[in-house]
Amino acid sequence: MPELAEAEFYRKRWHQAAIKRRVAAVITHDRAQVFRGSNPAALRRALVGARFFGSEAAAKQILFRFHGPVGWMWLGVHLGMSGELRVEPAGYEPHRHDHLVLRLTRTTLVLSDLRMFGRVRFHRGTEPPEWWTNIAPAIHSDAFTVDAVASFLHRRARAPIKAVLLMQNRFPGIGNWMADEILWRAAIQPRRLAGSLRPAETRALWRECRRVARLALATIAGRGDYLPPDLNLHIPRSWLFWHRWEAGGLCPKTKLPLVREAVGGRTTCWSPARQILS
DNA sequence: GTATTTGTTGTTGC
DNA sequence: TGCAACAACAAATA
Repeated sequence: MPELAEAEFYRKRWHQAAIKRRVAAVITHDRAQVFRGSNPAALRRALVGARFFGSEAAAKQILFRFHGPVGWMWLGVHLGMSGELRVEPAGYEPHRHDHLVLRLTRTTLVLSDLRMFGRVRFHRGTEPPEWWTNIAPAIHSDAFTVDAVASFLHRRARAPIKAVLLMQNRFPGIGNWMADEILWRAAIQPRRLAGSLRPAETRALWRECRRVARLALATIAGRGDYLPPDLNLHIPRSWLFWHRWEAGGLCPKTKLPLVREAVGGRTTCWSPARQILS
């Protein structure tokens, strides 16, 4: 599930349940692939007795900050294709796909991931780790300029624009559905080669990246302290989002049929009446 | 049994 | 060398 706004949704869900709370116990599914490259036993030892001191989301990743008997530590979560963060009652019994469970006094934080393309990272120290600080500048930041997009498209000139939008080192947090949403709004055909976009199209792409990122954050992750009860609950029907998987789905703008084909190795949905290959 | 899935990485080949 | 394409990872569902 998790792209940009979903990562923020899940971050906020754990944050609101756990801020300033102490971790009483940690359960890990040690052989789960989500721990590849990290040491779940060391993570358990360090987190027990630690207090939840804050969190951030960037791109598709989430960083939780703790302080405990061993000092400051950072828990990084990438939710992959099917990961989610839940809040369950105290005494919750972990299920098969619950790979990391933090027991607080009144609640239980659960990371579950069916397909295990997600990843849990752990770092001890006063400064955030490089796997966090190396994430590309956010789409809504000042560093995400139209010139930066244009030069990236120039370097990836022979790849379909759809595939380029999925590259995290320039478009952090954009995933399959956001990429389709952006191209549909910008009226650009997903198979167009990145190097073939005219300046006005590059500008439209840049603008819709920022707009979709901002709107997705507002509707999926809420504003201020507000956390929507369900993921995607507030996404308007006028978005491509709701129609892209429907059999016989129609373009919300033209009311003409949508098309689904693999582009850049991913299933891609677009509106041929609106997104013309030229 | 086959094909599908909102992601990333390593390998291959141009 | 740089870049593009693709398989692989894993598990459930249609």
